[in-house]
Amino acid sequence: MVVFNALSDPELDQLFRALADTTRRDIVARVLGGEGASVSTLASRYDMSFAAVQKHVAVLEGAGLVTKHRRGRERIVRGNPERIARARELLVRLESLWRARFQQLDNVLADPEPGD
Amino acid sequence: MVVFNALSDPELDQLFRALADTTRRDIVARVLGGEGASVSTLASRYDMSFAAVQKHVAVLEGAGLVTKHRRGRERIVRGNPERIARARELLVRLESLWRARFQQLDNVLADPEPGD
DNA sequence: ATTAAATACAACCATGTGGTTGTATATTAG
DNA sequence: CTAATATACAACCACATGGTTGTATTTAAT
Repeated sequence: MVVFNALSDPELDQLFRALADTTRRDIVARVLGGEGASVSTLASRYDMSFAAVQKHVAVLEGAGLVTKHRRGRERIVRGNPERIARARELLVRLESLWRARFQQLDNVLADPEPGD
Repeated sequence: MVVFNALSDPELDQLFRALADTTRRDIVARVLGGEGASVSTLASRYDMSFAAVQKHVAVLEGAGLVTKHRRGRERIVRGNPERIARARELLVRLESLWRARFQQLDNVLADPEPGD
């Protein structure tokens, strides 16, 4: 029995993989929180080469988490919150599986478990 | 009492990386949805070796998404929904960054953007 | 027209990842 | 006891990832 169609979606692999890096999560937070930023502006804030940051942005772009827009010789990176919402939706569904399971056992998490 | 402490960056890296694989997300869904499953029971459902599934479970365990409990010669894998909740929390926060940003600029999305 | 800035892209390297097979250990069954 | 089962773990392989440097291209500034 297939529990979730969405679990086999390779886009989800890409999405979670893109989020599995501190630098990339930080980039996402920056471009969502601000007015967007050029790649070089982003690169100046991290202790790595421009090309490395460029690659991180490319990974985020491939996962659909950010978009790039030309502005003169710069590329402005902006967040795409819809993808974040999609990842959140999946986790909410996973959580609701748990809630359905443990609704009757609300002391499970509070119980200190004797080690085996 | 469950403490709602934030996960460190390396822990978050591990968490998202663990979720960035279809087989592992499926394992999480199975052990959250049911009463837990032995590693060999899980392995029988995937088209890969026992050792491969064993490794996937180890990755999930390292990320704190599942726990293993001995039962005779079996190891029962159970979900740890707390970690899923923490990942969701992060995504909710990322989303709320976006909402705060575009609340005052609700015409931004309406702007026709020349594609590059 | 030159030069500088921002980016793109390729080559390369070290390490990690996802899979395999093989072997060893622990536990249950007979 | 022996045999079968479930797991653990190591070695190995192909490929991806995250970083580097170097070079080319596009755009802006002078």
